[in-house]
This record gives sequence, C-alpha cells and structure tokens, in this order.
Amino acid sequence: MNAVNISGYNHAMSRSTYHHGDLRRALLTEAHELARSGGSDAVTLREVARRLEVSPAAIYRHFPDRDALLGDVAGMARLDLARRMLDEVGLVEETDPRTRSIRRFLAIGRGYLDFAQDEPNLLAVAFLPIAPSRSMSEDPSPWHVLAAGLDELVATGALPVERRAGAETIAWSAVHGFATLRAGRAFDVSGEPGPDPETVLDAIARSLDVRPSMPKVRGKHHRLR
Amino acid sequence: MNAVNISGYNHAMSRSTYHHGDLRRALLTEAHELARSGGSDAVTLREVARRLEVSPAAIYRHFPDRDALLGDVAGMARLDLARRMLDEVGLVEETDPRTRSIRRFLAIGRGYLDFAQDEPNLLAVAFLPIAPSRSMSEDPSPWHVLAAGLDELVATGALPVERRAGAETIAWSAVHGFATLRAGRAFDVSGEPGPDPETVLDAIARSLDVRPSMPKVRGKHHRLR
DNA sequence: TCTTGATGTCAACGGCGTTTACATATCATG
DNA sequence: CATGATATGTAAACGCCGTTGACATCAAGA
Repeated sequence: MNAVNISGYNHAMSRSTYHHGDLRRALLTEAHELARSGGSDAVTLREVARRLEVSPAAIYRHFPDRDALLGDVAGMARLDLARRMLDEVGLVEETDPRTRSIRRFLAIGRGYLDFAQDEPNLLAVAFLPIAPSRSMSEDPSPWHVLAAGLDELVATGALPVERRAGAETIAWSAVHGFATLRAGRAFDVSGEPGPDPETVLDAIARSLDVRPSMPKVRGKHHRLR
Repeated sequence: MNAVNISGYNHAMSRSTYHHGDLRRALLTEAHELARSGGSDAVTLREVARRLEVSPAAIYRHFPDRDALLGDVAGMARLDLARRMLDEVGLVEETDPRTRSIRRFLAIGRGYLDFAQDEPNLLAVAFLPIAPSRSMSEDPSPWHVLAAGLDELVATGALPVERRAGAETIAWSAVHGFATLRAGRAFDVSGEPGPDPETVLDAIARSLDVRPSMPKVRGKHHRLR
C-alpha cells in the first residue's frame, strides 16, 4: 500500500532509491564515529539509523543485534590501535640493529599510549569483551605487533631469552594499565601533573632486562632512548 | 485520595509502614550487590526499586540521578579493594624489616589481583570515572595503601630513593593493566593458560630495582619470594 | 514474466531514567 | 496536644532505547 508515513520519521525521503546500496559498511563507519566521539554508550541503533536516514529496524538486516555491531566496531578499534603502533615503529631511524630493535620496541609502546591519549573512547571500545564477527580479519592485532617487537629484541640480543616467556603479559599490562588509568583520570588523585609516559616505557624495559649494550658495570640500568 | 494502584506495581504492600526507614543505606547495599553480580549495567534504578519493593521515584529522594548512586557504589568498591589489599598485607609474617617490607609490598599487589579475580565486576565499577558524593570518606584508598607500601620499602632500604618518584604509577599501571586484561579475557589470544600473577609482581619489583639485600653480583636480579 | 530472496519501513512491545503532582508520615514549635 | 512545615514515598506520564513481526520494495534468476 501507499506508505503514508505518519510515524514522525523521515526515512528514505531524501534517498532516491528504496535500498541504501552499502548499508552495512555505512553502519560500521557511523557506529565507529559515534564510538570515537562518545564512547560505546553513544553507539545507539536508533542514533546510527537516524544519521543514515534509515529505519532502526533496517540494521537488523545486517547485524543480529546491537552487540554484534559493537563487536565489529571493537574489531575496527583494535585495528586502529595496531596500525598506530606500526606507524610509530615506522618512524624509527636506522642505526645498529640492537639499538634499533629497542627503539622500535619502545615505539610500539609509544604508539599505544599516543593512541590512548588521542582516542580514549576508541581504546575503551577496543577492549570491550565482545568478539567481532568472523568476517573481520583482526590482522594485525596489537598483541601480534607486540610479540613481533619482542622477538626482534631477542634476535638482536637486547632481550635475554630467559625473559622472553611472558614478556607480552608484562609489557602489555603496564602499558594498558597506564593508558586506561590515565584515560579514567585515576592519576588526578592529588592535583599533580600526570606522570610521564616515557617513565612507564623505561620501567617496562627495565623489568624485562632490556639492555642497550653489554653494560660495563653489570646491573647499572641505563635510561633508554 | 484513596490510591487505588492500578499500576501493576506492588509497592509498600508488603511493608507495614509507608516509609521505609533506612532507604538510602538499603539502596546502596542493593546497588552494590547488583554491581557485584552483574556489573554496572545491572545497576538499574527500576531493578533496585523492585528488589526493595519501593517505587522507582523514591530513589530520587536520596540520589539526584543514577550516576550519583553509581558513584557511591564505585566508592564502596574502591573501599572493598583497599580493604582486600590491607587484609593481604596483614597476613605477612615477621622477619627482618627489609624482607618484610618487600613481602608486604608484594602482598598489596596480590590483594589487588585476588580481588580482581574474585570480583571482576566490582573492580570495573571501582574504576568508573564517577566521583562519589562528598559524604563518602574514601579512606583508605587503594592509592594511599600503595603509597604507604612504597614508603615502607624506601624506609627499609629495599627501594632506592631515586626510584621512589613515580613508583605508584609504575606499580599501579602494571597491576591494574594485568587485572583488567585478565578480567576482559584479553590473554585468551592463543588458547594457552593465562599468565601467572606472581610473574607480574616480580616484574614490577624488578622495574623498581627492589632488592632483597645488597646483591653480591650487582645487577643480578633475584626472584623475590 | 514471474517468483524468490534480500533489503528496507512501520508500528508496536516492554524496559529504562526522569519528572511532576500528589499522598503520607515525622518533627518542631505554638 | 495541635498544627503546620518538611521529609519521604507513590502514581502516572514522557521520551529514549533495543527488538520484533508484518508488510513493502527492489534485484536477479528460472
């Protein structure tokens, strides 16, 4: 019948075709932007639909429910994070392999922390315990980027092999904890200026016994970078 | 007028008095339990009201809005966490002061991680960026417990004074990151068993140059405890 | 051409936080 | 004790949300 639209909505009126064309991709893009600017709570099916001038129910032709959409947005955020880490690694200049591997490792952490600073909402979304749909590749993942960085450290001798096991856990925990605590303003306990990210990166390297070269005085820790 | 109650609710029917008596405290207790068992999303004004057999609007006589209630629940969760840390510290047995200060420091971290394991929902709530009302004391806070532990390390000589500045940030970041990542099942990347918490505590001590005694071979890190 | 499946709309449901007007109890003050 | 102010609870509504089921439109193959 001739669809009179007394619903107060305005769907499909400014669209020439009845069908959208690439709604699934548009939904993901819009939901990603909402998550970026307002956090996961801002990702509302009705708001996404409103922005794309589509009925809320249309979303259900592409995602079984809100969690599925949010899960794919989380996958996108993890990709954003991994790419930022790799970008930072790419900026490291050439030197001797060992120093370079250390700088690349620190760059990974710096990329993580910069991303957390610039896009706190996306970082939170990235670590929502929701799995993305199988259609999302998840490569490169932040975890694998970190693992590669650690492997490189071992290859150049900068990281003792005995420290390699569980190193992802240590490094990732410290970086992630710092990032989320800072994002949650947890360091604003006594109105001091927030702690320096480089201090955290330095502490991580020290806890892994990463050494720039064979130290003359054993055990004297050097400030890296 | 004679209040016929056609609303489908059942308020005040099983209660003898029109007034509750100590609704504010009851609201906090019930909201805390909901947060414990189902996370912050489970803390619903209507559900809390339902459980206490009170109308939803009654809550607004005691809290301006949902965030205020949740903020106080967050404050309670932070207290729970701090108490758990202190409990663990209390279990440390007597030895020489230096070893004892180290064990007490590690106990603080262990208390944090055990709490995160046992009450993951409360841990998440504890770090919601919502301030509790001024009526909540917030003592002892997890932050202050940690700071006291670090001061004790310095006092016994187990922590070099040069490492004292920013030590809260390093320790807290690592512990908190590990706890939240484990709670979010982020370590389930490749079906391996989750990493050992003691490894993380050990790494923290190493990154702070905490030393059980003056090492004969400088720089050789000893496994603590 | 006709049918079938994919994609979008509409209207409704119940749940939520919140507000407004009103009901009832407690308490201070005469 | 009486009375009026104040604190505390209720009922009903509002607009938001996710989700569903019936229906409309379109594209593509038999």
